[in-house]
Amino acid sequence: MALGRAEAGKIESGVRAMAENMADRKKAILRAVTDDYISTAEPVGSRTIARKYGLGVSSATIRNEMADLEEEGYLEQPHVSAGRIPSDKGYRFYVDSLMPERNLTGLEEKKIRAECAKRSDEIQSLIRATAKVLGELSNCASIVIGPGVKTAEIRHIQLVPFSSDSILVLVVTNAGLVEHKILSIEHEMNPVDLENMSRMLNHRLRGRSLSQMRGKVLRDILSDLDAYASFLEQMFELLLSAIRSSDENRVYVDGLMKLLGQPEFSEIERARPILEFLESDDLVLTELSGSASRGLGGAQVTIGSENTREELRECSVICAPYGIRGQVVGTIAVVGPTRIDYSLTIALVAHIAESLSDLLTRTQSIK
Amino acid sequence: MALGRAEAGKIESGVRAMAENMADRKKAILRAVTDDYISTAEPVGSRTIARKYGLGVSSATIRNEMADLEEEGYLEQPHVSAGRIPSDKGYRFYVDSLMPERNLTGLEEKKIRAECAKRSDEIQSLIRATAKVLGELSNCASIVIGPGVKTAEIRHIQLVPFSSDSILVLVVTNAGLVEHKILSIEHEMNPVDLENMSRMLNHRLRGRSLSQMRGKVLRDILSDLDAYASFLEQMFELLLSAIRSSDENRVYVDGLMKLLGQPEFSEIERARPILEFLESDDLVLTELSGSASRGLGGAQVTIGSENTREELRECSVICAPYGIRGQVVGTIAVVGPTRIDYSLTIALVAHIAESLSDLLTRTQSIK
DNA sequence: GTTTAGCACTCACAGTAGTCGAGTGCTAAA
DNA sequence: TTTAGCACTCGACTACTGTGAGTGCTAAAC
Repeated sequence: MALGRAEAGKIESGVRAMAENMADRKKAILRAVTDDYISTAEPVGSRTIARKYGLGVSSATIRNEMADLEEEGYLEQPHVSAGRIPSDKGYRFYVDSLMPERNLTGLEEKKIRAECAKRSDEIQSLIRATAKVLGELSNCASIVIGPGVKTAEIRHIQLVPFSSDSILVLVVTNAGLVEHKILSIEHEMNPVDLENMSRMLNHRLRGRSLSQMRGKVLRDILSDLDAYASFLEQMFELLLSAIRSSDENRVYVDGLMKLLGQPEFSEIERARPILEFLESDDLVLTELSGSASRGLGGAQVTIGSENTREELRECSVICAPYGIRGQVVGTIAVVGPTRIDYSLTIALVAHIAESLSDLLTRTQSIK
Repeated sequence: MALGRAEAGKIESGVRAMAENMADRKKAILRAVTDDYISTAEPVGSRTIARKYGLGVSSATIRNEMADLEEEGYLEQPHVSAGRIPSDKGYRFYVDSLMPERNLTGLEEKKIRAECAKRSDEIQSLIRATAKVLGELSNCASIVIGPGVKTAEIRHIQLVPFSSDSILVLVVTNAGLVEHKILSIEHEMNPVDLENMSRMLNHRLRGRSLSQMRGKVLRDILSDLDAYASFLEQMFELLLSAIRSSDENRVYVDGLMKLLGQPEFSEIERARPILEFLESDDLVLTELSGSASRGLGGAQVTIGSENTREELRECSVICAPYGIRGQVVGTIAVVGPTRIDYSLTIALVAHIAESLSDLLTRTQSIK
């Protein structure tokens, strides 16, 4: 199971126990090993620890402690004459208890603001820009899942004349998402009729979600506008099918190159399954959709084997939902090697999710 | 310079001369070498040619011919004891004169139709689906540049009430592209006013391009609607700036994984510059924008060193513009190793460009 | 004048052996 | 409990060698 930093307070008692009865020196060593491995990507030996992280004990002592840590499952050895690297369990403990608090530098915050602010007027651009800046700052692959239209409330619906045998149906959701769809019609409709219908539909549908748009509500509308019944039926049909497929267009991935720059993925065969996963929008969508249920605030970390998907067993995923006025509408995530800089990335993801929420709430809210 | 197959008729006289005075057997050998290398990615030796492609002569003869071809610059040798591979010049000659005619199989055509047809109601989806199917069938990276909004004609413009201090401006272009932008306003505007303004704007702007939307036309509108002058000025300002930035969102890339699967890019360091290029939307856009000027019909091939961009010197690019009612609105392209299957890819690109044009013209045209 | 057989030569590639050094575990002394 | 010392392990690197695909050249055959 994935435990987020935000949930450190309600950490499982098992984990807490581990944290408490581990000697401070052991913790320091585990922290040192993890920090070092995160920054160098090389297995770290006892002498390195003794020299670089002045713990006041000799390498032999550290060696003994490391042997213990390995036995307890926090460290592992790629081969017998190499240094140690953290295991997934080791990373988990590091994330939950050892990791240094990290705040974004002014430069980083500035970059985020700059990139996002200038695009905040159009939601697609904003989402794209977010993915880009997240990839750049994390040095890993980044994912942003845009607001979906299915569960969102309808804020506005409008029928626009398009050509003699088609009209454009425009739906604006409360997340500021604008979806549109072109609809063929059998006989021309005059603009005034369309206008009237728009008004009517607005009246009936505002505040409802698109997926609620069936059953009684729909029948009511049909009976109200029965002159157009057959047209409306067709419209709803098409609209619903469009919505079903529009989910695939919600996923934005960036920073694939950054991922390939990580030494663990320098052989392409290691990287391939992950990239394949990231290229498949619907897999990404289903994998991350779980995180939305945790509610806003704080990033969630899934380390290596904690991932259910086979392809991600060598990766860590750090994700956080974002929302509008407290309601979750999407997720942002970073995918990197398990050696990812947790401290930085968590701060980054949490901050960007938050500022995205702010931005959306500020610019998209109905007054 | 890149010469397309469609232009085979008006091929440069220099090239034509080459084609004519090259002995048939030499051509056959060059063709065999190229075909073989395209399918195996291994340098091909004289014995292989003699055995696999029954030319009725011994390997020694072929060896002599190959030495000539190398001297003339059509073949090259990775090292002295390896077989030959085609040079860029060799590929060029192959593409212009030797390549077998290739038609898509029923299966391929079916796949294209299936993938495109089910998305044809919404232009963004259609573009995405096109990029995907192109990547899949070509086994290379694919690029689709969507219709831009800058030069397109306005078909419809509509102001939609959005919130108390903002409205939504909706612009539909003749390419079926729907752009929208949310605009803050100072004081609330009543729906009837908006409707009137929409009508007015439509009347004035329909048929013009957005980039024409300045100067006299604009002044005329302002004087007609001078009660809203300050609002309109602000609106045009924002609209134009939005348009400027929306070009970046036109580029869709897919099939990166396929590219990495090609043996020439199995070392990541070879692939990196190309992937970096493909990740940068604006570079891709400027690089491919030239091809739009060649008019519809037929794919254009740029081989290795013919590419101006350094990153693409190891690649071939096959691209074709697509359009609506004969007018170019975008480009599709495939990027692969110079060893790319020209015959297949050219057929593929040409066919998809054509069917995209058809689809757009059919579904998006004003009657 | 072509074409072909024969042969010496080249060179990438794979496999083997040897060396180096980082890092360990264990033992015994402090 | 900590530390110094030491033997040991094993991946990484280097050097060397054999193999084989493929060439170029020459001389004979057509």
